[in-house]
Amino acid sequence: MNENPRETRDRDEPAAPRRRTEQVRDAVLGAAGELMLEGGLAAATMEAIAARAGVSKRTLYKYWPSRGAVALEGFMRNAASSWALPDGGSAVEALTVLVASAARLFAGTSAGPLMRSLIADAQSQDEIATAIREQWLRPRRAVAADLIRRGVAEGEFRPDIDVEITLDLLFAPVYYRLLLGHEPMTDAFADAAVAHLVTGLRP
Amino acid sequence: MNENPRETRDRDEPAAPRRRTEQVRDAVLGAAGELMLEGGLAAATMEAIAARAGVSKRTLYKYWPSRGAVALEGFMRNAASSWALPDGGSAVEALTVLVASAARLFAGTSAGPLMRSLIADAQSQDEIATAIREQWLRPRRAVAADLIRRGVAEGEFRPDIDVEITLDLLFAPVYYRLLLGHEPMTDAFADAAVAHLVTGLRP
Amino acid sequence: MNENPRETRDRDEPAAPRRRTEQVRDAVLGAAGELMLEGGLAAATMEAIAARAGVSKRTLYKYWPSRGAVALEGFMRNAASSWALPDGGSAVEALTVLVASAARLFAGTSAGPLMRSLIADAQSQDEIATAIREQWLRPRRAVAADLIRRGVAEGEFRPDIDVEITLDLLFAPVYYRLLLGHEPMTDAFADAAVAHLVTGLRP
Amino acid sequence: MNENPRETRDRDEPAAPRRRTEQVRDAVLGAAGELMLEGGLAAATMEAIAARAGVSKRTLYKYWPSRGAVALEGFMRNAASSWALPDGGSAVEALTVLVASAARLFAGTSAGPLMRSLIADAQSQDEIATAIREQWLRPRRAVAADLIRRGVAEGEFRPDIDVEITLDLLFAPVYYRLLLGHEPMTDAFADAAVAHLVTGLRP
DNA sequence: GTGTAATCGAGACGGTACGTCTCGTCTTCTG
DNA sequence: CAGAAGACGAGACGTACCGTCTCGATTACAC
Repeated sequence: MNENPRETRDRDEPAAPRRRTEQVRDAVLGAAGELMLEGGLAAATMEAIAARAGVSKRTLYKYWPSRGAVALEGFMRNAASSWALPDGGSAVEALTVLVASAARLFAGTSAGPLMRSLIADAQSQDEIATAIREQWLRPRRAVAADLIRRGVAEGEFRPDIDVEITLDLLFAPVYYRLLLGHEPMTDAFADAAVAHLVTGLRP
Repeated sequence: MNENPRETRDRDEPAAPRRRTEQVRDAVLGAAGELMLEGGLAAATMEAIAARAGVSKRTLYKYWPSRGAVALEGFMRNAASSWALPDGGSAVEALTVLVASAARLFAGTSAGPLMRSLIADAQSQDEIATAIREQWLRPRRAVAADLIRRGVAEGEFRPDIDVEITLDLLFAPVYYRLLLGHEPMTDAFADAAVAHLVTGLRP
Repeated sequence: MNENPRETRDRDEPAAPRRRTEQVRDAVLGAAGELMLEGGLAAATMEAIAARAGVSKRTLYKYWPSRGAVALEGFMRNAASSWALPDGGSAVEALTVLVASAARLFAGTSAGPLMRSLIADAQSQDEIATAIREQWLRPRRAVAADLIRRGVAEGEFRPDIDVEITLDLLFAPVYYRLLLGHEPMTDAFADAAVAHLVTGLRP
Repeated sequence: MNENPRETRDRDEPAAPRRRTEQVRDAVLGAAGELMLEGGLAAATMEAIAARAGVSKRTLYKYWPSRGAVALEGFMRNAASSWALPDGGSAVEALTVLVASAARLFAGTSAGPLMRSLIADAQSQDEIATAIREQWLRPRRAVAADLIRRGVAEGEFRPDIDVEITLDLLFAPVYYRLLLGHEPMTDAFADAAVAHLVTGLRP
């Protein structure tokens, strides 16, 4: 009973609601990113986003409960492509790539401002904080934790290291520079940070 | 010159200008801290601070240009007592104390929320960002940098380490946990983090 | 079964539009009346009418351009039955019946609220104002004017009266009480008002 | 002149708060009147009034809970001067002046639109309806009722007339024409209406 | 019956205005 | 005259309803 010309998706398409919805989401997320780049994070008010995206505020609030939620989805969309971790190579190499790709992501056009906005809002809105932890931090930390454990198992790392603390040591510098801005965010910085950490400070 | 620059009026000033200034500052900073502890950072509006402190908004804006400035001074006052770094001992010990005292400060009653508010506001207000860097980060990083350089000179650390990056690696984990909140902020965490960093991950 | 006078299209009409039309109109007008009785005039939004009537807003706007238009038709439907003016009797009697029937109509369940909504909307929408005047006021005033002129011709009324002003004097009290609500709308009021007017105030 | 320039009211002025308050009220009421004259009643939104008056919406809502409240006060201010009823003369003359002055008021620049807006809003907001009745209708009806009773006592009117109904008959035509707009509002109309009513229709 | 063409429900959408909130400036009055 | 009180302009917030629109499901008639 699929002779119906209006509906052709046969086997793998989920449901394809995407009427105008997807266009709206794109316009909103694009507008939010632009505004943050242009006028700082403070310029990305819900009102300005709606105006820039040519979208009504009502529609905005239908999909996202707050500015932070817009930033979260915008960031996620930007970040989606940054999941290239090399399957081959040593644990150290893989971790270096992981941290460097985060640094590169934040240094890129919109993801940096979006994440800064996100973490700023997370300080006063618990839902945002939880969302960042659950949707962004946890999966990446899980991947890195596996790499660390693999490194331990293969003798690449010392067996007595604390995985959680090592994760913090790995990723923290990137967020530290992102949020405090005392030094620029570069790939070289990420590489050197991981190298220092792996080697330690002792002679 | 006057040994006490704050108070010069000797005989004829009608009603003591310096009068309540200090009380006002105390009341405001206390109120700001309380509000942040009670209702989250979002509760500490300038209006609420003024009301709680029994101070007019006019007076508030006379001394502090923004909410971030109040938080900055409040934080500085809380942090003033946390400058106990032991002159004796090895560089590693001193750095451990330094990082652990930062962790303890943030875990204490108001300094944590104040710093979180501060960094959140710094994302959209450059003056706040600059103030944090100049008044808070720089002096502490300078002290730590001296310790690191001393450790290198005395052979405690490898001679080829990058001081700036090492500073980031040292302090970043504390801010990372403060702002992301994925794990609690404890002294043990600070100690372990420095220990891991110093020793490195390799066997 | 095509004796139905509402549907005569013989050869070229495309596809029988009349289908549910009449049911829709009934449902909408009924819903509008109910909503006005229940939640005051403010409750009868186009959205609420559509929801209550189980009709889409699209359909609503197909038949009526505005809330006022719905109210107008609803009122007209309610008012259709109130055109019983006695052919026999004196002019005074006939006018009394005419005014009293208006009062009774407005005192009935939905016609009062509908007319109040209508006149309220007429203050800011000219089409509504015009529609009330043309479709409601004018025919009734024409009938009453005939009665007045007949009364003059037959010596029942003074020959020097101004017909337009007399019409205003006759009908105004009913609308005045309907809209200002300072006193209840009763048949006795209508009767007494006409009686006072006819007799005058002088002894 | 006065040793205290800030305070001159000596014995009978109530309290004179009038800081900037009075300027704000004037600006708002003026803007509301203008907007109603220019763009019809629908143009006088709270937002437009605030913008036109150079007043923030916050201030607007501090003094008036709704658009109707603004209209009420604007109307009252316009109407304040229209209370010239001649103490001398017959009851008929006084009533004629009273009704004619109402007609003249409504025909003047802003009072007409303001009252139309007011009565329109009264249809869906009870507070407005009550306010009109208490603050506008009742006092004027009371004055007119006294005149009617005086006329009865002095033999100018028939002793068996119903005062309430007579009040309705007197004032209703003015509101009827104001709200339905089927004929213009003129002094001559008001005079003729009272004359017809007093004399009656019978020969 | 089956196809064709319309109507209809549902509701997404861009807008406008609502009424509330905080900010940062400014004015008034009191101690 | 410093400071508490708070009025004020500005403008973002989140919500409601408007009137337009697109989508599928339903339905009536033609074939």
